[in-house]
Amino acid sequence: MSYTPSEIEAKWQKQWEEEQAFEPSDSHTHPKKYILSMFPFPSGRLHMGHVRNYAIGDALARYYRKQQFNVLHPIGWDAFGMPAENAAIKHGRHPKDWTYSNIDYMRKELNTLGLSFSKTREFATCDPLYTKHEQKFIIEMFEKGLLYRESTTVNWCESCHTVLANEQVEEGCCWRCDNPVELKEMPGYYLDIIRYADELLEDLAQLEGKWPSQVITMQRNWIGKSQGLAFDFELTEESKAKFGGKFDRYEVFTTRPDTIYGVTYSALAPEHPITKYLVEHNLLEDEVAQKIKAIANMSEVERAKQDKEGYPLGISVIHPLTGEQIPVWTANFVLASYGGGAVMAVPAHDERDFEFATTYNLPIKRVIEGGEALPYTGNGTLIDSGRFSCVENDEAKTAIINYMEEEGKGKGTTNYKLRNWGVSRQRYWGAPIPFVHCEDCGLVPEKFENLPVALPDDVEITGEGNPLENHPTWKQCKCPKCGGEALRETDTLDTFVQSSWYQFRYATNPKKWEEVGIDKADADYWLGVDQYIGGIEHAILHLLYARFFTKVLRDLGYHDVDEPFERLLTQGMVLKDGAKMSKSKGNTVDPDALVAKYGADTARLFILFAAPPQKELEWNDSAVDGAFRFIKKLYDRKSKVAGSTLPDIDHSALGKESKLARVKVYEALQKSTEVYEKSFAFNTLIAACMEALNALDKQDDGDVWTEGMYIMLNLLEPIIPHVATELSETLFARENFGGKIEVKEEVFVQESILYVVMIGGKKRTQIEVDPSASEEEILALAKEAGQKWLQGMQIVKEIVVPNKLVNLAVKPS
RNA sequence: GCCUCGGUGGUGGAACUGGUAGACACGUCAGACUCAAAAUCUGAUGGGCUUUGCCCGUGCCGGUUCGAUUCCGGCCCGAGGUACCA
Repeated sequence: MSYTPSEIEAKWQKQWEEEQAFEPSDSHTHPKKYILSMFPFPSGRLHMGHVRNYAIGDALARYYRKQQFNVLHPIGWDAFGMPAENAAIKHGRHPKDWTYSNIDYMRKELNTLGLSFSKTREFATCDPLYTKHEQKFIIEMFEKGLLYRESTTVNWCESCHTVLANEQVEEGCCWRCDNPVELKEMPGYYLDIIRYADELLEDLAQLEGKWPSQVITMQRNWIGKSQGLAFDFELTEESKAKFGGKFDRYEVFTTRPDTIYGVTYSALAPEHPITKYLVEHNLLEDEVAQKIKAIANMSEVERAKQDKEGYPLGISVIHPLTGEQIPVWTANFVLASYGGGAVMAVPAHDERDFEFATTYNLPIKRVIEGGEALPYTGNGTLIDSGRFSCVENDEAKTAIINYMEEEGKGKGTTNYKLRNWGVSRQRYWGAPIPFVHCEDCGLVPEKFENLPVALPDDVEITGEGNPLENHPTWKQCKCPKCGGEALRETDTLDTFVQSSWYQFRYATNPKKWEEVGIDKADADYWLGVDQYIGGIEHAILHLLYARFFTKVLRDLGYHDVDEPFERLLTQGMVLKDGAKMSKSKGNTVDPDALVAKYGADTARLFILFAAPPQKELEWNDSAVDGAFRFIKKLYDRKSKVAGSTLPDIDHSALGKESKLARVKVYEALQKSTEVYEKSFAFNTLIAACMEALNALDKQDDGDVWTEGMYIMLNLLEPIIPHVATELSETLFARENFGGKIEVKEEVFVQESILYVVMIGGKKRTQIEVDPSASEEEILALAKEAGQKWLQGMQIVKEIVVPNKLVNLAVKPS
């Protein structure tokens, strides 16, 4: 019978479904593996990136299940978000309806791929039951002071009509729609991720070697910890007078306290309170005030593109160490959002300060020796630095901080680039932020027993404004505290909040889902995720937020896990014609069509064979044919199998070709452990199996065939589960799936060993050597075989690499 | 600019801690089967040459070594991240 994937795949998918074959055991004592591919957004259809993601995860889940581990391999839906609302605007469909029907369709698509997901743990993050527990966490975070509401300057995307977190701004544009982001002052909810910045940074060390190094580096840079000195510049008496007592000093931060004697001016952000005061109280020339306002209206990205620009503010400060008067400027390169929006400027040793000083003819004072030209930002000895002259600048950093602290003039301080996570979105299709605004009580969390604060179904989604805000009655409510009239918060949570804790939700036994968000015993047993698989685009966003949430939930007592994802694999993109597959480019390959034509096994085999999982994968239609051919051939060779169990084979009695076939089979077996547990180079394992099958084909020993198929089907089951299970069932009653198969070392023992003979570093010939031969004997054989290249040569060195080669270094005699 | 990763045949990619570069597959070419085609099978396939064999060859230049795709130094190119963070 020839290979008919449609029949075989339907048969096994049905059987797995009936057997509930992939449900984890409730036991907490059995060794476990938690294999997780990032859950999909229910966009409507699966794409090849999904297929790749789940093929990798499924291979690992199936491998560990076969090694008798208790395996959790769940799937769910990251179901809130803008596209659902966009669909509502475009096609008039309700986001809920759009989302859940997409889920139904995509679930079917996943089923046809034969993925071994737990069915009982599936959920969508828009399920009210999920929202209920999430809202409880949010309230608990509020009570711990981790969540707060504040009005500040935010990133605003006009096209999405919502606020964006810092992490969601890419090169000044919205991560979702690519519109330029504007700055806007408005109230919002923030999670104090900076409180965890140090732990998030330090714990990266335990992920070393288990996460891709570039992801670790990206997170480290994003957190951006820097240590330095914070100190106050006191205004001169004359300057103080201008502010009517409102300001007499301001704080600056520097990572280069060693250059403090080189300060020749100070610069404030246009948004700095002092700058603002001067502008608003008409203490500057009209023209200057206008220019400052113009800068303030520019986004940070726009400013970065401009030349250095600034204006003197007509005030001065006193240098804390020299007592000199220092002029104060406002400048477009000083960021309001970092280090207090004020800097000390040292043009001699800072590129920006230098550029600015050159533009405006401000003095430049060198205080560190080294380099010829200024600015010089390297190390060296301090000069012209009072009591610190002649000190190396590295030492001077701490010495100056210590001195400033002793004198009560400043203190050592840590700053982070990381900003607190703004989690409120002015959108409908999200989890409502469970707070109420009461005139008497202020901001009040909803009572736990009233959760979830559910979304109203009857909304009008037009794309104009926030549908919850516009709803006629939804926001009218009673204050949970005083019972008076109050207004419900209409902002919803960022969707990244849902994906920050879903790994704990899967781990929680579904029987407890109603009652608890996370079950502690379940979480402590299953987490961290042993292998997490997903796209590198989440290197900062999702992976940082999920790490943060894990630590917060730990501190709220929900579990004892420090890091959610023990090991991380970032898969490469699927490309066609050198570009990322996308509808707009018209270069997509539809997974459904592929499965219909070749079957799921071929799709999975091709995807894992075409490239190592970390790399980009270039689509190739004829290589898909090749994958199909291999499966067909494998299926066809079932007729060669002579027995129904692993045979005992007398290796020495076999012919040369059969011996070689066994070597190839056992080499593949040996390789499999490393591939499934460490390198994930499925392409090399598949290649090893192809070599084994090619070698088996060159001989005709029934037992060798039996052994070969027995082993190969075991190795390939995680990759091509349907056909491997079908063949194993008919040939071996699936006995070959019973556990780890032992490597028979005697197969690798050779009667003679091939040595390459190199002369002068070049491969010349080869010799067959008895395994028991001594080094002298090997060398003698090599010299004899290489005689013609040794003519007129003198051997200067002899190297024998055991079981590999002989190298004779020569020179003309 | 800075950080990270990468650069191997016509293509995707192999090569363990330095030890026969190009496994496996795709493509191409030739052949077998066929009236023909498809499917299948067999063989060849890094480049060059004066082809029993020799020379060159893993982005470029240099170094260490008996021996370098692998280690070191300098450069070129590509991808990703980040971007006035004081």
